[in-house]
Amino acid sequence: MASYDFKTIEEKWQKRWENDPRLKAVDFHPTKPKYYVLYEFYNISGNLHMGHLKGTVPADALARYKRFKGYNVLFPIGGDAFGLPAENAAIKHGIDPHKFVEDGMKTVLDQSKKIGLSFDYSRTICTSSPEYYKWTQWIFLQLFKHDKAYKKVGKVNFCTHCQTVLSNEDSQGGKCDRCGNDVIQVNRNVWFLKMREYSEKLLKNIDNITMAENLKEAQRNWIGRSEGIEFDLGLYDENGNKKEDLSIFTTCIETVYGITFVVLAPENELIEKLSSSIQNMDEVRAYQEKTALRSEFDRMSQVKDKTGCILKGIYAKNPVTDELVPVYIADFVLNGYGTGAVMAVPCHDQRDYEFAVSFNIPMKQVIEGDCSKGAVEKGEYLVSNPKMVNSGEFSGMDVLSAKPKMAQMVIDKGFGRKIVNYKMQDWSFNRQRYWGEPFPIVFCDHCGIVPLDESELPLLLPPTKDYLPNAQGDSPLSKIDSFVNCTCPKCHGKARRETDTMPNWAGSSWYWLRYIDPHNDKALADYEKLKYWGSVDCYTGGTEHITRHVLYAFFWQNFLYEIGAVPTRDPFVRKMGSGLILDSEGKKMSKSSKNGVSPLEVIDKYGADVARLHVHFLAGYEDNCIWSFKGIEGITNFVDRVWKLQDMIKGDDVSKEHIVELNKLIKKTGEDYENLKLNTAISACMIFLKKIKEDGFITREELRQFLIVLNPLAPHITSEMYEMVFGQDILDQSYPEYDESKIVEDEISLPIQVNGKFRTTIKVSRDSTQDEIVSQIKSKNLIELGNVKKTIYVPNKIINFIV
RNA sequence: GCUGGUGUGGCGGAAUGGCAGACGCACGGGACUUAAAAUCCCGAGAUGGCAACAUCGUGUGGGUUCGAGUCCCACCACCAGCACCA
Repeated sequence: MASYDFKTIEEKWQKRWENDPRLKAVDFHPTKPKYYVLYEFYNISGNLHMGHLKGTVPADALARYKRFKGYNVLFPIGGDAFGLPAENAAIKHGIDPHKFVEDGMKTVLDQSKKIGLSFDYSRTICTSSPEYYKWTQWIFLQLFKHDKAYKKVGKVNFCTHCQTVLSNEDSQGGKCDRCGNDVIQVNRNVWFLKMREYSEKLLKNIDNITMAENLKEAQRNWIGRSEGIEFDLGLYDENGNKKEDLSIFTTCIETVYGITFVVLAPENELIEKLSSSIQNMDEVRAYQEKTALRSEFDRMSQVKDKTGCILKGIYAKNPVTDELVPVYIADFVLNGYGTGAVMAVPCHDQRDYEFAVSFNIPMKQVIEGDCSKGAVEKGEYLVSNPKMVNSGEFSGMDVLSAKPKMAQMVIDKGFGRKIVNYKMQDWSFNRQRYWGEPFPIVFCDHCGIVPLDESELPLLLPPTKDYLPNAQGDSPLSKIDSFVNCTCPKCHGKARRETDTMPNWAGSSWYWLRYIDPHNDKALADYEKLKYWGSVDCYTGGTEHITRHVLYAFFWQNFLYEIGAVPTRDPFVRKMGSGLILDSEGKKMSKSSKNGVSPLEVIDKYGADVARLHVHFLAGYEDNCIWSFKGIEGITNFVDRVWKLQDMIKGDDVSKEHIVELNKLIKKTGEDYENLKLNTAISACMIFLKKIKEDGFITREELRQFLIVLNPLAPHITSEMYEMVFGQDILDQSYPEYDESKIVEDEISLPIQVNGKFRTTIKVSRDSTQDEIVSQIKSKNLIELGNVKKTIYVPNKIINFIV
């Protein structure tokens, strides 16, 4: 037997798989059930790194397993190509981004093939190709037509380095997701998508999907649902004249009697309206200017001393007590959340307490507890449930029963209502960058904002050599007159195009739908095909996009469902977040930190099968692991032993020596592939191999089944051996069935406990009765039992004597 | 601070409430070899003992149970998300 020449053999199979129809998905397959496996498509930036193996290989193993199980599997791949990497290459090295993407796509697809990934390469898509972005633009047009997209001047995140507006999702932690610099807040004319309107639907998507709890919690956190009461209080001037209405959102209506002041966000528009009644407008303006300079992140994250400014001459009337209390502005109140104003109850909110101390404002306790050193907050009183005080008719009640009654009271009196608030904001959707989808929108002096007709799509991104925004921060497209100047689709007068482009998250917000029908030029995908393939059954990929891409995906799929473009609301049935591969210092492997180990290096040295096995033997799919070559010998050894099995064949059918182990193996690996638990699947294969080695032989049928079981993990070597030994292609085989009754052994080793402590084991035949076992123990004189008070016998599990 | 998750040998990691440490790495011993590498076999949680065996042992402290790594309560540590959200 020649030794295993992985280079030649792996290449041979990779060539064969490239165009193998058996690896391609079949629309409307007459007999096979469908299964859709998705891996988060590649961000086109250069070479793949080991981290990619963490997500792609389990998906590939699942796809191969499901094909064996008789499913019609859709397992596609593509490139997320708009955005930073191509644009930076253009700016820094003058590389045409189209060319960069073309080369980048080729690279990642070639490398995928070298890993042995069985994608259906005939369905490959790329978000920056006009055939694709035509439909991204089409979706935007639908959003616009259905009043889900609007343009508004507002405070938005802006990165001075990248010269572009960013969404909240793109500036998590106050850092630009593109370059890592601090984000500032600027006023801009910005496109927003009404994502907030979809909050409840997104929460429903989260309930429906199968996903790790911590990831679901991160998403719920991001949406930030909060139930409470909104109620009206009036703003009055010094002479008791009502000037304006003001609403306040609170989750703690039980503290309403304890309001001693009210705080508005510095940007609250009521301040201008009240300016004639505010006696210290100079101070107020100075404070507004001061806070405007601080970034929102700075304002929110650094809990320093409370700053603020009183609105002299303005009072708010508490509608429950009719008391007049002073009004302040302070930067801890955010204009974008609730009504941009809060009621302050210093005794029962630590933040209000600190503000009251700084500004010497009186406090009023309305719930029992010690407020001398700080607030008694809801986290405390809702648990200990003390009595209400100083709260009119509610005094003396316990908090938990008073709370709903007080809510009902403000509703009944007509000035309050139940409200749900969300932290999640609308999605700011434009970027002042070149490399993105142009908006299919024109601005006409007569007609205003006018959408292009669908027949005009795609609106092509015009070629240029100048990839930088202008001095005012306008998109590079604004410098291209032939693009900007156009005629209005409505009145045919002169008009100007929108020159911003869409964020790179646009193309990724619907790409799984396009795989279903990648070449359709009549629709984003054929409705019947969408119905056939349905939701993605298993979606693998990193966890870093969980509060961004995945939420956007929920949002767009809901919208497309509502306009009848797709048949389901839930894009994904199951989302598996893969762990990271870290370098030896525990840092994430990535292109930007230049610590990536190339899978090609590993494949070159050890082969693709070994690389696949090693990465997944290091840790579970969802766990992070530190990359190391340490231990890879264990895997090469395993692969070599598999290869040598061909010299150990003796007999044809499954032998009685191996029937139990083989059935166990089939059962275990099947479950593990379903759950992407590749590490224990590998271990199960090793255990079986150990048994074979011990006995010194394997029968033909055993080898046949073993090769199929191992194939999803190590497709090359198993395909080769299958062909050599059986003269057939393993792709035509089906996964072996296991027989539960074969797994149970006739003779078992039963643990014996005395007083719950393990003593020894006894060999007994299966399903022995308690009496049989006790008499066997006695006859063999295994242990001294003494005075047995009670015996617990769990058949085939354990026997426990209490003495 | 809030929320979620995780704590198991020298290391990576296994264990539907029933023999903890599967599988692998590293380690020790042996076989083969002039020798080494490779390969093969054996050993191995800790402590005591020549050994049979005994005691302890899954972050800490309690509890439920005949029996707890697993379930419950409290605490500690680490990781992640959110963070002055009214």
